[in-house]
Parts: sequence; C-alpha cells; structure tokens
Amino acid sequence: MQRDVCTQVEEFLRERHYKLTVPRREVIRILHESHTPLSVQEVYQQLQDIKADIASVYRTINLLCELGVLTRLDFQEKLYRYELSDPFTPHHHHLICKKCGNIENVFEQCLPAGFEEKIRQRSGFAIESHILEFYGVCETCSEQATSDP
Amino acid sequence: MQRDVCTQVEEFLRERHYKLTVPRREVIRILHESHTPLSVQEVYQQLQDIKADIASVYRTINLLCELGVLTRLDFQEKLYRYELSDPFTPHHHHLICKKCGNIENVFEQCLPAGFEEKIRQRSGFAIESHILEFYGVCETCSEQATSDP
DNA sequence: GTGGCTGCAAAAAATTTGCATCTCC
DNA sequence: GGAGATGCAAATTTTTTGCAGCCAC
Repeated sequence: MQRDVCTQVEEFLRERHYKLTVPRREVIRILHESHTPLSVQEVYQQLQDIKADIASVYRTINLLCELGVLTRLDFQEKLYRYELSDPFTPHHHHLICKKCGNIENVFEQCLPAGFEEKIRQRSGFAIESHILEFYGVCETCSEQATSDP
Repeated sequence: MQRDVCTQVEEFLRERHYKLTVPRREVIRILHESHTPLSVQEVYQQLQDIKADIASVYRTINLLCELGVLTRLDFQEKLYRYELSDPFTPHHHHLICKKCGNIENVFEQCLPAGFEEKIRQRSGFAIESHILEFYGVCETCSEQATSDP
C-alpha cells in the first residue's frame, strides 16, 4: 500500500532541512485533499480554524513550486491554480469546460511514446516535462445546450 | 499568397463593429511581428513613439483574448504571455528552456489524429482546443552545462 | 454627429517584503 | 539555543475602472 502523500511531501521537505510548521502542513494537506487544482485564495479560505496569514500561504506555495512539489496551472481564469506535481500525484492532464468552468482529470491519455524524443532529435531540446490541457464543453453542459434553445 | 495577418485581424474586428483605433492596430502589429509570445509590459514598451496608455493595452489584449484572437500562455514566469491564436497563426506548441528562458516554436509535432476523439468517447467531453507546452533545456544551455562544471 | 475608445488618475486586487516575535529541530 | 518561519502591516506590482474629451465610422 502506498504511503500517505502528505507524509511523502513532509519527508521531502525534511530532507532538505525545511521546517515542518503548521501553516506548511495545512497547505500541503488542503492541496492533497482537493480533487481539483486550487487558487491561493481558495487554499487560504480553507484554512478556517488554523489562523495562518495569507502571506504564509503565498510563501509556502512559492516554495513548493520552486522545489517542484507543486505545479502551477493556468486555466484562462484570472488566477493561477496549483496542484501536487508528478512524483506526488499520478501524471495526468485536465479537461476544462468553457461553460461551467468545471475541471476534470484525464489519467488514461497521455502523449504517445517517443513523442518527446522526436522533438529532441529535431530541435536538440531535452524535454523534462510538459503541460497539456484541453478546453471544450463537458457532457452536462452540452446536454443542456441541446435541450435549452 | 496569403493575405497579411494584421489585415485579417483588422477585418475580423471590423466585421464585429469594433473600431480600428491606433492603439489597437499597434498592439496587433507588435504581437504579429514578434517571434515569441509577449507580456503586457513588453507590448507596452514596444509602443515607444505611439503614446498609448497601458490601460488601453490591457483593454485591447483582454478584448482580443475574449474574441479568441489571442491565446494567453503561462510559461511559469511571473507574468502572462500572449500570441495570435490558431486562425491567425499556424497551430504550434512551445519549448521553454528552464535555464535561459528562451522560447522556441514547434510546428511539426502535434497530438496524433484521434487523440481528442478518444477522450471524448471516454469522458463525453467535446474538446475544442488544447494547450501543450514542453519544458526542458535547450541545446545551447546543455552544451554549456557540459563544458562548465 | 455620436457611440465607442482613449488617456489620465484613482481604485482595486494580487503579491511581496521588512521586521519583531515565535517555534521547530 | 538559534536559524528559520510566521504574523502583521506596509510597500510594491499588476490590473481594472470612472469619466471627460476625442476620433473612427
């Protein structure tokens, strides 16, 4: 059975001699428990009882991004969203509905084998990661569009 | 021979009864002439002699994004970048070098045929567009890394 | 001629920073 | 005990907005 992801992240930080403070643990927990990527404001709002400052949320999220623990995503809203990165969550992509804004994950489908290697051969560019997001209309919204003229 | 892209965008706006003012034309021209996506600040700085306000640059860029003329991109910097979208520029993706920040275009390589259709079948999600960006180290930077220990 | 833009200035929103205090190791 | 984090408040940066005057159509 897989070890708890929060513990993994905490060990990752401990190994690098970062202190495991309450605000940091909470930010990690909130991001881990969320099924969709969260904005800074959303993380801050979910802190509730733990009275951490928004400056600490920013500092924690920036730190985790620099360390590669978090990936920052842009879904064409007026904010950034964050989620745990590849080592701490299964590799996946997103479907973003242009109508309702809902975000779904796609785990099954990724770039075909050799795709990045072909690019390296042509450009000499050594690819380490990619971001792939799909925009469209989700099933629910397209059904509504058909019934509501 | 293909008609000038700036003219195409201008006609697109005219058809929708938007006025073709000097600031709008300039923003379109600057974005069209750039080989890489630009930030709002960069567009503003390139205006130089034409003394347009940065508020107008924001308004123009926001308008063009809403109309789908521009695509907003996030390369994990602390700003957004913009470039002309699909109908006004050939479909392509980007290689972003993590070391020097350089951005290259990839025109040749895109998602294989049927990729988006497979996702639709599994999720019911009707995909209209996608964003795909690659992060890694460009040829120049990886050569430097080998020689400089 | 006039409605939609622009420039300007001011406001709002988002993010960062300085510093005294606190707390994790 | 001490380095490093936090909270708070202030500063900075980014983006939006109100409004009078201007200009593309």
